[in-house]
Amino acid sequence: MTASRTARERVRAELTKEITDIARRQLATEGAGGLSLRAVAREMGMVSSAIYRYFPSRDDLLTALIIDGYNALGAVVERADEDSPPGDFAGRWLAVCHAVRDWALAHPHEYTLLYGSPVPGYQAPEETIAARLRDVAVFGRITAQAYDAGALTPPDLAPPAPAALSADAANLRQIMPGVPDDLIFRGLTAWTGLYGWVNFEVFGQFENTIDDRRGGFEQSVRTLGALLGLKPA
Amino acid sequence: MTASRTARERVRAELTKEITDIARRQLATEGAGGLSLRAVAREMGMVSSAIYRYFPSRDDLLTALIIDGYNALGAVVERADEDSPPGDFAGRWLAVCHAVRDWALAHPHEYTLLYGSPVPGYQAPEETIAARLRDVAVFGRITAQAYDAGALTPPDLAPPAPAALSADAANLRQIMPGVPDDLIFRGLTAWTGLYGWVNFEVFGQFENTIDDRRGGFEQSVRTLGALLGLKPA
DNA sequence: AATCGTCAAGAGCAGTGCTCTCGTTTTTTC
DNA sequence: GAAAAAACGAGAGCACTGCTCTTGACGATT
Repeated sequence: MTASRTARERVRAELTKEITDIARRQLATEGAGGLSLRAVAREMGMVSSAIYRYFPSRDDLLTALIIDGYNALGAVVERADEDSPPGDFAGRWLAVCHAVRDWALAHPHEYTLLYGSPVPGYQAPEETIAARLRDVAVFGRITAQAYDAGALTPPDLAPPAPAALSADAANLRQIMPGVPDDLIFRGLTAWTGLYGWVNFEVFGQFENTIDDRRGGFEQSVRTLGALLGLKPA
Repeated sequence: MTASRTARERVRAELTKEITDIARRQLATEGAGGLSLRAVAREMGMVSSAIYRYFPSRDDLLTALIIDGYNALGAVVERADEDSPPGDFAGRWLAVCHAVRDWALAHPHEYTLLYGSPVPGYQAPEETIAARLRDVAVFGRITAQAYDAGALTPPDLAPPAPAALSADAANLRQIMPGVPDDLIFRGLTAWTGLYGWVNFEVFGQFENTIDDRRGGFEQSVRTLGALLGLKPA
């Protein structure tokens, strides 16, 4: 096994990367629905059928883009978490939230591919799942570490998590080890709240409604953080 | 002006309705992307070009479906609110949340049209905005009435709404009259949290993650209600 | 050097949104 | 009631899509 097998495999890898790069660029300008294999081929000076040597179908190209997207978002989120003081859990939560929002606004179509409505006729294969867990793992880590450190003093809200949910809680505990049921569901609420806002913002639901979106977002995720019991440093 | 002007206008109205009905059915089975004017025409025994006498473009048909969708969801939400005891604000919030979720799960593709990622190349025209306000008006009414009745005792959370957001708050006060800034943003957070969950559920993000989705949802919106200060009756 | 797998090219299929024209039918106008 | 005007369905056609199949050339392996 030489450094890079044959010359053929090297040029193949290069072309594959070039295809995904062009596809990503098209995605950014046209959106997921406007992604056209023929257009990609045209831009590469290839004939359309040649693309199928590299991606057997449009869906396979989509899958590659989705995995890349999850990894890009995951990397940004991990980075934001690592750049924050480890003991400042509220700060980490805030940084991570902003990282998600910033990335989503910078790559709206890629974000849409990940968290928007599913592309019609496209069924996400297994391979996308692992990449998808990268960002939620960061949230879980922050929550679990904060709880471990005794830094979580959640406000007294009305409903504790009912016992019927304990099975799901046990499942989610893989991501937030050691955290009690009630906090797990608060974390889930905070998490869905974060993406709910970003969805609304990326999908244009705040048009003509909210001007200072960054300010509103920060207010919202601060509130959600407080709900979890995170106190600003 | 006779009861229904000319016979032609009557058959025109009927055909228009038949088109939207068939389109809605196609939407339910194929999704927004699979909506095909030609398929609609085929099913009506018409030739494809004839459709354009009724809807000048695919986007116009989409607009009609979107407006119908907002009205259907709005009606369901209004109904859920009216069927609850007016003084039980927490109950009204819960009922309305479930109404949104139930409708979304029953009509996933229509919901996607309203709250999912925008259809590529489609720009929502003015006409959709009015219909879109129907459900948020209900949320605003509940919040404002609850505040008026002194039924809102929000928990002490870390951050009050900063003054920089007062302009947006004033704007949102059209929907929640008389409500102070801080509560307005809590309401906004609760609202985005609700749709964040429903989005995740409809878009399949909870697959293999949460089993008791209705239970988790209820837990989440109860928590969000408590964040607003709604106490269960 | 011969073989065998990989590759780009091209034609072709079935489908799409949309436009234009052409008779026909219905409504409006005189 | 007849003539002009408007609305309508049908059909052909354009440019585009994803995808399949065949053909011929190139390059790596034996």
